[in-house]
Amino acid sequence: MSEPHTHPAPAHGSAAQGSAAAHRGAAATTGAPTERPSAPRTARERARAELTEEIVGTARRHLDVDGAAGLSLRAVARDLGMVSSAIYRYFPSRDDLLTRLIIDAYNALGEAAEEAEAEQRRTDLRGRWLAIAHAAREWALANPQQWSLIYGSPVPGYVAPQDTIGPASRTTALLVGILADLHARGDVEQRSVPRSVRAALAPVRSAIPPDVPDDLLVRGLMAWTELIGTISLEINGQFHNVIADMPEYYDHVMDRTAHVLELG
Amino acid sequence: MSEPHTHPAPAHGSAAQGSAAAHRGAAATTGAPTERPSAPRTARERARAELTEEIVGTARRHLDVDGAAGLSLRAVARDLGMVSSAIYRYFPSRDDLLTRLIIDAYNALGEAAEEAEAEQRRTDLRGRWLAIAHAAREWALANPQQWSLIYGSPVPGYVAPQDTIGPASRTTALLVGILADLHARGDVEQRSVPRSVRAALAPVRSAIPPDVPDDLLVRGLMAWTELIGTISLEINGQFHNVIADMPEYYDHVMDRTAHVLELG
DNA sequence: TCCTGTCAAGAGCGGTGCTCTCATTCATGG
DNA sequence: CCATGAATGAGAGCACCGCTCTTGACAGGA
Repeated sequence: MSEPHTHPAPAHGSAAQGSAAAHRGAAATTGAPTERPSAPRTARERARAELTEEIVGTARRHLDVDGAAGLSLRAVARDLGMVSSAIYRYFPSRDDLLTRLIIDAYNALGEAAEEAEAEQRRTDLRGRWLAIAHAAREWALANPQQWSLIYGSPVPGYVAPQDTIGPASRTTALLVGILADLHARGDVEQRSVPRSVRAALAPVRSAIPPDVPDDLLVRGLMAWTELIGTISLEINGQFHNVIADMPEYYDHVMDRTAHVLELG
Repeated sequence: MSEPHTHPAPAHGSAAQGSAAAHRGAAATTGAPTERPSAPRTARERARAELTEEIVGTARRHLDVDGAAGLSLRAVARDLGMVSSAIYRYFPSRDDLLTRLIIDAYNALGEAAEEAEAEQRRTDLRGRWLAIAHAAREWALANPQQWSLIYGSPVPGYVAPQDTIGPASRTTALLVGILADLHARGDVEQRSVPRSVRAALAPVRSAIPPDVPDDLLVRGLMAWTELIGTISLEINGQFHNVIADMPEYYDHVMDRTAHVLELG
């Protein structure tokens, strides 16, 4: 028997299905209305949408506990009272489920950063940067496995599809906004950048306001790297026996980074 | 004959065993003399030491191809012409084999950095820093999976034993040396550091020369984070469609970092 | 020569992702 | 209103995985 965890009682597939359906229905009443552009019309389509969300939710719960490598379709199916092969009706493969989780993680981080940044005065560039930095670290500490999913070593054998690049750039777009405002303010000291480096920046150039100077762009990339690196090293435990009070250290580092960016 | 492989099994088994034994012997002749404190006396002990090294070598080859999560004891055993359970005579578990690979990776990176740094004039602090930075990136690009093993997201369920902290600090010790020399030179501008941050640095304080000032220590940590972060983001593919010429960008960033460290 | 400890092999357990078949359920078109 | 075809879940099965336990062959020391 390949599914040893299903009902030992005879001929109760329908009963198990019933209880699973009931649970599904209960979750549906509390579930948020899905903001799909076209609302599902038939009951079948509604059930499908709900079950899909439930699979994702259960998978995310497993991810948070066991990490990406420990995410098991069978375990998710077991939690939902169904059989592993049924999951494949909703996600063609484990990787597709993972893709969905990655997109959700990017969006959750992006949303947290956006909300924190929106609370700052537009003219307070330093405040906006520190708000993003704070929000990122707090989200990462609250969801370390999801952080590792998007900024940690990639899952072996998994290749990120194009769908992820949109949500992925949501957070960095905030930083680009700060850089643009900073440049618009006009009082930024500029160092020249070698032509070879300028050429190396060509891809990112095409994605940001063209008047942001090279030197500022490099400093922004370095600041972003420092942010990602500090959070990742903390989450990976590399600061054990190095830094006692990470919040203090992180605040200080991000403050210095703001200074390097000449955010005031 | 010292080979315990005279198995009266079907032809394919003994054939595979024979080739494996031959390969083992060849590896022994080219293998470096193990710097074990007590050389293996009996043939049995010698065979055990050689087979252990061969397991590690095969495992590292698999690691380089498939990543840590894809490292399979069964596949390693298959390559060596033995059965999976036999591996457990040499490593109590997969995690212990992984620990060995982690230690080796730290040592390999440390050695590469040490050699590169040793080639620089002692007074050329900037050159020493850039040499380390270069060696680290080159080693990482040549051994991306091993880099991810030590600086990427930790393998889930795996807890690093104490044996790893020694080799892990090998590379950072070089950086600490530069900071100490820089401070000894005396012409470093110092910003004050808040007392709370000073307290946060207590653990690392106890591991470095006591006269290195707090501000310099923070800058060193930030520089190290920038290095790890830049390399990791590159290896994880996060600079795709962002930076076209990574060597140019990396050189520039490390140069700016050297400037922040006031290495000249 | 016998004894003892080491070794590889093999079977087996519980787990994984994934595929295929089959029966059922359900929306819909005639 | 009912038949048809698509959607769906269950179940069996394949080839893997880490790990455990037992068994028989072997080497080295007494």
